[in-house]
Amino acid sequence: MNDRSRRVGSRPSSTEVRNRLLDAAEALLGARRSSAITSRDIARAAGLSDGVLYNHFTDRQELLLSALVRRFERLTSPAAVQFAEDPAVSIEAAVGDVVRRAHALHVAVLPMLVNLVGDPPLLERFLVEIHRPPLGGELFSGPIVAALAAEQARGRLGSFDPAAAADLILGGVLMQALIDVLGHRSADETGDRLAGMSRTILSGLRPASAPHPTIPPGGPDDRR
Amino acid sequence: MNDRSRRVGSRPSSTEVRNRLLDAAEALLGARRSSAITSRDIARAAGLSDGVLYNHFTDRQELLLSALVRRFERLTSPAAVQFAEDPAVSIEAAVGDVVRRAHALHVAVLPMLVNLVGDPPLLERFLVEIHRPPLGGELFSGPIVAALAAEQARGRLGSFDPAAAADLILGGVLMQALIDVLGHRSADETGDRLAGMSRTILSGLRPASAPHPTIPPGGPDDRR
Amino acid sequence: MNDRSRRVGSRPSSTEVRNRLLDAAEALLGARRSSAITSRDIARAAGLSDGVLYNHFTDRQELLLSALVRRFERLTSPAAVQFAEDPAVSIEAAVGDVVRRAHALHVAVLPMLVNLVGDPPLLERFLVEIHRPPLGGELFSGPIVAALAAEQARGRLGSFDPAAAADLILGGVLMQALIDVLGHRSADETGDRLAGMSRTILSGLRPASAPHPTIPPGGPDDRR
Amino acid sequence: MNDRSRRVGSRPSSTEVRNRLLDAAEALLGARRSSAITSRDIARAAGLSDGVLYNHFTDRQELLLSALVRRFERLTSPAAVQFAEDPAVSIEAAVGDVVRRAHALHVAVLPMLVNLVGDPPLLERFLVEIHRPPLGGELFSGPIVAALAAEQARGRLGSFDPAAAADLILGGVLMQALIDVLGHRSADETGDRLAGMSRTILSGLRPASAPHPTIPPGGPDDRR
DNA sequence: AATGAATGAGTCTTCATTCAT
DNA sequence: TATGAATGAAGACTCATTCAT
Repeated sequence: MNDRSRRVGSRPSSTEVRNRLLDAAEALLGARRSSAITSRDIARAAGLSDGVLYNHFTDRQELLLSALVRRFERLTSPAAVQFAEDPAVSIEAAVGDVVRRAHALHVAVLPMLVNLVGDPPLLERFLVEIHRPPLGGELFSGPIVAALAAEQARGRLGSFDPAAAADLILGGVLMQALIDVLGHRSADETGDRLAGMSRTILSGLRPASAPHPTIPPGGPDDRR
Repeated sequence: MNDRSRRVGSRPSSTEVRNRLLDAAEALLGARRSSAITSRDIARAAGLSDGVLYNHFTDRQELLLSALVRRFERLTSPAAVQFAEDPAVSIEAAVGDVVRRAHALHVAVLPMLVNLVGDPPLLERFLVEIHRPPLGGELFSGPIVAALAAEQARGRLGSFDPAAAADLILGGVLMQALIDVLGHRSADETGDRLAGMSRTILSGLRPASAPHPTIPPGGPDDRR
Repeated sequence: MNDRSRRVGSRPSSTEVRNRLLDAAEALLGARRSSAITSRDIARAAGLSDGVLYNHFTDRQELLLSALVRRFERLTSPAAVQFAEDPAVSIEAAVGDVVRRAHALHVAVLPMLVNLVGDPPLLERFLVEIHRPPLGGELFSGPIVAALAAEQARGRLGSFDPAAAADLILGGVLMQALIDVLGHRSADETGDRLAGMSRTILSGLRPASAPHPTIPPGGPDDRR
Repeated sequence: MNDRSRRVGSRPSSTEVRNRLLDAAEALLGARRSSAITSRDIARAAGLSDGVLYNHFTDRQELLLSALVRRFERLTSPAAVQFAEDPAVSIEAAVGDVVRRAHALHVAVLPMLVNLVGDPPLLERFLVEIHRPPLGGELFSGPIVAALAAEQARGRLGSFDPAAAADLILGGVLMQALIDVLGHRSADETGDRLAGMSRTILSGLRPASAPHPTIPPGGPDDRR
C-alpha cells in the first residue's frame, strides 16, 4: 500500500497536486506559441485553484522551470535519443535515420524553448539548470557523435570530424524544426528537406573526382 | 553646418525624434534578451515622453516592427550578404568565407528575432513584412545558393543540390550563432567550430573510395 | 443571525463585494451628471481596490450595465408602475395619478439614462438589454395604455387612441422630468405643471359643447 | 474694401479662422452621436492645426459651447420657429403643422444636446448661456403658446391653458424626436405617431358629445 | 494544505494643452 | 498668429502574488 493509494478518493496528496501542476504547465509549454502562460492558465489547466502553486513552488517561474526541466529530461533520456546502429541497414539509411530522429527531437523540444525565449530570466535559470551550452549542448550532439563514430569504426564512414558533422546535422535539423514550429509546412516537404540534407552531407560538396586537398593525389588510401 | 545643426538645443525635427525612437528601439532590441520592451522603456531610452511614440507610429508594435525591419534590411543589404567570388581564392577558402559571413549575419540578426519570438503577434507581422518563411528564408539562403551554384558552374564544386547544402550551412551557422548569442563563447572557439563545419561539408561523410550512390559507376568521368 | 453577519470584520463574501460594486455604481449613476464614471471611481466609492471589478464583471461597461439594469428593473417593477384603478376615484384624479406616477418614475430613471447617453456603446448595450425602443418604450407606455384602456372600458373616457394619449402623457412627463433632473425647480412648480397637463389632456384643445366635467353626465352620447 | 477682402489669398483673417473652427465644431456636433469630439477632430475637420483653437478660444469647451450656442440660435431664430397662422387652414391642419414643425426643430437640435449630455460641465455652461430652463424653455414653448393663443382668439380653439397644452405638445414631440435621434425609425412611422398626437390632444380624453373629427358630422351637438 | 477573491503595480493608449518655430 | 510635435496626466485592463477562510 503506497502513499498515494492509501486514501483513495480523498484529497489529493501533496505530490499529486504538484504533479498535476507540472503536467498542466508542461502541456501549456508544449501547446502554446508563447504569448505568456499565466499562473492562472496553469491553475485552470490543472483544475486547481490559483493559489496552490505557491504551496509547491516559490513562484510561477519555478513551476515553469521545473516543468521545463522535467519534460526536457524525459525527451532527451537515453532511450529517446539512442540511434539504431544496425549494420544490416545501409549507411545512407542510417544517416537518414539519425537526421530524422534528431529532427523529431527538436520539434518536440522547441516549442518549450520558444516559450522560454519570451521570458529571459526564466531562460537564464533554465540554461543554468540544464548545465550546458544553450540548446542542450552535448545532450543532443553526444548521441549523434557517438552514432557517427560507431559507423566510422565500422568503416562505413570516412575520416571526418564527428563533432563538426554533428554541428552541421544538428544545425540543419534545428533550422528545419524552427521552420516547422514557427511556421506551417507539410510533413512531406519537411521530409524532402531532411532527405536532401542527408544525401548532401554524405557526399560533400567537393567534386567527386577531386582528390582530398590536404593529401597529395595518388595515395592509395586516405591520409594515415 | 546644415539647417538642423545650426541651432543647438532647438527642438528636434520630426524625423530626428522618429529616428531617436527607432534608434532606442533598435538598441533595446539588440541589447535585451527579450522580456518585453515596454513603450515606456523606449520613450525613456530615447529621452522622450511617454506619448511621443504615438505621434510617429500607430502603436508600440509598429514602432518595434519598423525598428526591426530597418535593422534587418540594413543587415541583409546586398552589400552585406554578397559573397566574394574570386576565382583566385581556393574553394576551401571560398566556402569558409560563405560560412563565416553567414554566421556574422546571423549573430547580428538573431538578438532581434529572439525578442520577436516573445511577442507572437509582432512576430507574425514581422514575418509578413519580411515576406518570407520564418527566419528570413531565401533572404539568407538565396545568396548562399547563388554562391554555391556559381562555384559549381566554375567546376570547383560537385553536383550536389545547392539548396540542401544551403540548409546544412545555414542551419549549422544558425546554431553556432544561437550559442554565441544566448551563451558566451570566445571568438576563437566559434572560429574553430565554423572551420570544422566548412571542412566537413566540403568532403562529406562518405569514405573517400565509396562511389556516389545515386550515380551508377561506369560513366566516363567517374572517378577512377 | 446568519452566516454572513456572524463574523463582523471578516472578509466580505463574494456576493457582498459584487453588490458593493453595484451599489457604488448605482449611486454614481444616480448622483453624477455623467462625465464618465471611471473604473477607479467605482472602486473607490465601493472602498475596494482597482482590480476587483474584473473579478466580478468582464469590464467596466458590464458593471455599469448591470447596475443600470438592476436599478431599472427595480424602478419599473410591476409594483412601481401599476396604476391604481379604483372606480371610486374620479376620472380626473385617476388621470392625475397616472401622470404623477409616470413623472416620478422618469425622475428616478432619467439620471441614469442621462449618464448612458454620454457613453454610446453602453447605451447600445443597455437598449439591447432593455430590449425595447429607446427610453424604455412599452415598458413605460404599457401600463399607461392599459390604465387608459381600462378607464375607456369602464366608460369613463372617450374613444381616443390610447397609444397616442400615452405618447402625449409620457412625453410631457419626460420633459418635466428632464427639467427637474437637469435643472432645479420646486416640487410645487412641478406639481402645477403636471396638474395643468392632466387637465388639458382630459378636455382637449377643441371648443366643446360637452358639459363641464364637474357636472354629472346627462348628454345623449354619454356612457352607454 | 473691407477687412477681409483686403488681402485676398493671404493668410485667413482672424475671424475666418474662428468661423472655420466654429463651422467644423457645429458640423461634428450635428453629425456625431456623442462619443467625444476631440480638439483634434475639430482641428482636422476645419483643416487647421491642433493649436489654433487656443488663439481664439480659451479651451476646447469654450469652442464647443460657442458652436452650440451659435447653432442653437440659428435653429431657433424667429424665422425658423414661427408657425403659420393661416385662417384658411382647418384647425386640425394648423395643430398638425405646429406639431410637425416642433418635431423637426427638436430633431435638428437634439443631436447637439445629446453630445452635451456626455460632457456635464459643458452642459452646465450651455444652460447658463441659454439662460433658460433646460431644453430651451420658452424659446421653444413661446411660439407654440403664441400660435395656440392666436387660434383661441380666433375662436377655433377652446379655453384650455395654452402653456399646459404647449407642455404636452413639446413633450410628446421631444419624446418622438429622441426616439428618432437615438434609434432608427421610418419617417412614416414618425408621421403617424405625430398625427395621432395631434388628433388626440385636439379632442382630449374625456367622453365627448362632439363626434370624432374624422367622422362625418351627424351628431346632434356637432358644431357647424 | 486548498481555495479563490483582493490587491495594486504596471501596461498600453488617448488627448487636452503647451510652446518653440 | 499658425503650426504641429511634445508633454504627461489619466483611463481601462492584466496578472503575479497574498491571505483570510
